Amino acid sequence: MSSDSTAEPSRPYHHGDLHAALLETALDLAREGGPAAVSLREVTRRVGVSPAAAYRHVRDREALLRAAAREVQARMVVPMRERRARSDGPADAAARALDRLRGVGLGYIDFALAEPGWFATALLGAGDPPDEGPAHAAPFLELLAALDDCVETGVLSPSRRPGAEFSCWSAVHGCAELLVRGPLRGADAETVRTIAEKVVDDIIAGIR
Amino acid sequence: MSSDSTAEPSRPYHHGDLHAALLETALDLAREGGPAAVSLREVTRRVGVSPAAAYRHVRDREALLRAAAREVQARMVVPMRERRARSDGPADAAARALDRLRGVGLGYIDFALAEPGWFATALLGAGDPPDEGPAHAAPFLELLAALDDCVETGVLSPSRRPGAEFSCWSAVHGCAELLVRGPLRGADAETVRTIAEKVVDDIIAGIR
DNA sequence: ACGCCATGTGGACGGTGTTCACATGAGCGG
DNA sequence: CCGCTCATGTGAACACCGTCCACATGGCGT
Repeated sequence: MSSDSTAEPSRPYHHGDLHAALLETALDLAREGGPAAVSLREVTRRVGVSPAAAYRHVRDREALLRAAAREVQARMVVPMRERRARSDGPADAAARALDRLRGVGLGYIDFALAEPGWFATALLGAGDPPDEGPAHAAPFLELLAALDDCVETGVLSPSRRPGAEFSCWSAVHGCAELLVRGPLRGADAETVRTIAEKVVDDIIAGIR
Repeated sequence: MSSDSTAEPSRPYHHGDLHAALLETALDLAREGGPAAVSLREVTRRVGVSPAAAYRHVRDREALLRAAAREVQARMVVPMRERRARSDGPADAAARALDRLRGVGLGYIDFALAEPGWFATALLGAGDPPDEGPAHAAPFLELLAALDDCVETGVLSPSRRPGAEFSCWSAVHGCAELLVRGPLRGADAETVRTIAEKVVDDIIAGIR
């Protein structure tokens, strides 16, 4: 009788940490179905709590979505770093910096392809309120670091550094959207790979 | 007074062309408020007809949105062509081709900035069903033509032509999203202009 | 032990998309 | 000119959504 949804025998009358549970469930829903699939009612239903309970921990559906977006952004950099760790780097520092920049771009696109629902959610991260600074989403920081690395190793001239992050982010993000929701959605894997690599290589060539 | 579109005292018992009226109203709503603001009930309310009436002319809300998206795409190229017509082009053919390519990119971004609601709607254009070919949205065609022009005038090597459209579209579309919904939303006009021009110039440099 | 107050509940309101049986009238065949 | 037909529009209904309210509950500090 007392068996509840989360399989805990002693039902937490006051559910230990509802905020975390809501966020996690929102992430589950967003993963398959994107932000549109995240309804406060469905989230609370899955957690096993009344819809109104959510409002003790979250201002609105929008706020929950923004929190999920920030979490997705954080998770987005994980594969990027794994890729960098895996990369066999015996080459010189310059080549490594370039490869790192390439890896950030391809990692971004790969994430979008592997997790389209999450990717669509990630953009809602920056809230209109003075949430946080300008743009310190995790993937963006990764890009900044890779670009700075390029400058340090002489791959990128310091005079061409300013604004390069916007060009790179634009190309890579635009490519991801093109492949995930745009006219190229559903293309075969090989085509996708070819295009992704070309876009990344083209923009890197362009900013140098 | 008598012949009109919407405000005729003699109420059209069967409303001459509901489909067109729905589409136009959907465009109005999308213009301010984006796709989320397009509700079938509000559309029908504004047209002065019952909600169910819409279903005689449109499969779903989704279908109406897709129709609106296609219309927006068509309207998007108008400013692009005006810009090209305005451009004083005494320079040689090569410089003109390059300027045309630049104009397509900047026109795309300008449209996104001038009509963010419509821009957000435009992406829903390609339906999952084999709606139409791969990607013949009007702005994309404009880009293809500009690129071909570059090849013809020798600005772009034919060997570098394949796939260039994807790189360009990615950079420009990504930039538009960056400026409209992304972390740079709300930046001052000068910054916006600087970034837009840099992104366009960088990607053009990259594909050459 | 008691009471405060954060937390969770049930119900309500107004909004949405969508479908149904039904009404209406425009245009056509006779 | 009449009457039938069928596309078009209606009203009500269903299921869902976000959100707020007055109220219940019980964990925890005093």
